[in-house]
Amino acid sequence: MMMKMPWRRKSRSFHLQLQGAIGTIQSPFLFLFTNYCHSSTSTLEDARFLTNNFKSASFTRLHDAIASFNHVIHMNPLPSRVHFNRFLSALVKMKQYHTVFSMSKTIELLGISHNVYSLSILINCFCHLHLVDFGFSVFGKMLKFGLEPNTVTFTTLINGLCKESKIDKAVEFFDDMVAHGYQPNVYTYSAIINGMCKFGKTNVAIGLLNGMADRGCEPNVVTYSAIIDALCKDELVGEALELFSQMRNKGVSPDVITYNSLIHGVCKLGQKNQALALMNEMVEQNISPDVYTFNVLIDALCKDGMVSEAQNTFNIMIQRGVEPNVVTYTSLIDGLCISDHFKEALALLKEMVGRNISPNVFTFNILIDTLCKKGLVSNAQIIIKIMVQRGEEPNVVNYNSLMDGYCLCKQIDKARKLFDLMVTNEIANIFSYTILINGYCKCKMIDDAKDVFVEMSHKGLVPDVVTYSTLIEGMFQAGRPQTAQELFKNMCSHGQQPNIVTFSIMINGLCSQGNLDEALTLLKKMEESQLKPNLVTYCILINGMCKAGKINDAKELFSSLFENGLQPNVHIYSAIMKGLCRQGLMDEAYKVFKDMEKVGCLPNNCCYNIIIQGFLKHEDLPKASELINEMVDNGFSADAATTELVVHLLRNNDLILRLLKVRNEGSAN
DNA sequence: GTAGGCTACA
Repeated sequence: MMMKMPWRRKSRSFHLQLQGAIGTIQSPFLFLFTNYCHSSTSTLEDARFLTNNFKSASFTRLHDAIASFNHVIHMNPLPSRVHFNRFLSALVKMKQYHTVFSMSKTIELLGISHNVYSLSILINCFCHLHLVDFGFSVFGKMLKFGLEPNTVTFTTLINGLCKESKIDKAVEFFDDMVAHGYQPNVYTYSAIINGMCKFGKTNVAIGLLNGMADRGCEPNVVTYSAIIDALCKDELVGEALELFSQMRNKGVSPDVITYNSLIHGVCKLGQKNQALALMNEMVEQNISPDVYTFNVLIDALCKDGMVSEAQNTFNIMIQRGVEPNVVTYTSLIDGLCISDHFKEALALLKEMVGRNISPNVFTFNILIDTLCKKGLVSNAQIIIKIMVQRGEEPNVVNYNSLMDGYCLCKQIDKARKLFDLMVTNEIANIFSYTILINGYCKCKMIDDAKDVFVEMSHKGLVPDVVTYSTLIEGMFQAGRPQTAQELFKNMCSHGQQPNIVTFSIMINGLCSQGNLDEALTLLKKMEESQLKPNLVTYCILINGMCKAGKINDAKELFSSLFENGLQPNVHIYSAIMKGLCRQGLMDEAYKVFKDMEKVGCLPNNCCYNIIIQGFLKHEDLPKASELINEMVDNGFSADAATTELVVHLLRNNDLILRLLKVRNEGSAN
């Protein structure tokens, strides 16, 4: 039987099936079809460029490498194994693993036999491609040939196991290696420590780090940085900084990667000033920020809606001679989309394509997602088509975003069709299922939602807290509070910890059922599980209490917000004002309305309408018309309910008409 | 010949 090339991608007919559903391509994405590459490369190289998507920077180098290889293999005598190994390891550094395989075969056919080094290189290539099992078969071959593996061989395989999250096997292999008398070096320790960190066992990793010196191996900057990065990712920045200073006290100097992890960590906690301080510190120590440093900072600024600051950082980066890459552009495009500057985002996309930086699945996904959220799902389809055309294979995230887009514009049949295709092609993941469940819930097709939920477990996919929350919310909205509560219990008994969103959905559902008591019990449960209610939870509760006529409880909860260090938003203010208006407590409602402005939370359209409706309902027409004028002056307008009230009052009482007339004449003067 | 860092979907 012929062995299948393990690294060859499975061919898929998915795009062909999908293309039928997608219409013709139109502007404004036409520029994405233009190839800005002004090269005179041959068609073969062009084809490579498109299919393998090589980075242009490494492309020329790879081209040189291939040319020189083709030259050397015709030399007489042939270069030695040592030379070929050096050449292959250069290719590994360029991440050209497949090329290494084919060239290695050629070298073999030329009659040059393998040694430990060449086989270790092959093992490393398999490991980088997440094919550690093939790495082990090469390892077996090595033993069969009577070649003795060394620490590097073991380290490579340990790293390969870690990359595939087989951390237990990695530890086992590590112990085996030690038992056979091989001394692990700092690379071996760093690999296994990093593996543990990635597996969430940072504490075990720290234990290993602390034991290293006694085992005769001093940790270096890579060992420390792996743990510092893990701590930062777990938002334990304080501990990370502590380890950072411990490392420096031991005379190990940080490098750009150490700083990047820390900067990323503090950015995630929203401490951009500390990020800038760290950046200054690194520059003082002659460690230049690189493209990763800037990318982290730019992304943090974008995510915080500070897109113009991000653009400034982008300019500084270019001034410092750091070349932006696809991640830089993608983050900025994301920032512009988040800040609702889609046109600018497209202009930047054009700029990056012009600079010969190819958008990737991330970049395209931001466009797909933004277009879908804007209700422009047909444009999102076009993006998918462009991706296929450009040789960039759309992935599950892209299809999930598109599916969500179909759901958002209520094209549930199209969403289902796409979903079924994804299931057939075995790429559907939990997100796909959750998105479809959400779609069915929003289309009030709750039974279909439930079916998809059941289908999931048949496929061996475990619904997560978001899947449960989505279906629970759907059940409440479909008027099935009983099922919703059963699902909640089910979820807890299946070991899924409800999060703030889940609790909020439950509390909201119970409140709308008029079941305030049970909602409050759940609030207690939530607080017991160390979850602090957020503004959304408070808003739901205040609404619930007001609806239940418990205005005093609502007022009490409203004041407790401040005690918990939370600043109410417009939604909270609207909720409490609505409650006060409902009780006819217009003075208090008006006081809240005025307080909002004082604390810098400007009333929006909704707030004006609530307070105006309150005054109208309680027939304080002078106050109502005063506020109507103020609202209009601030650029807001009456909503349907307010208009209806005014019209209703107009019919029954022409007093308001006269009043409004007087005001209009007054303002005309 | 071996180890560490950046971007997207509910």
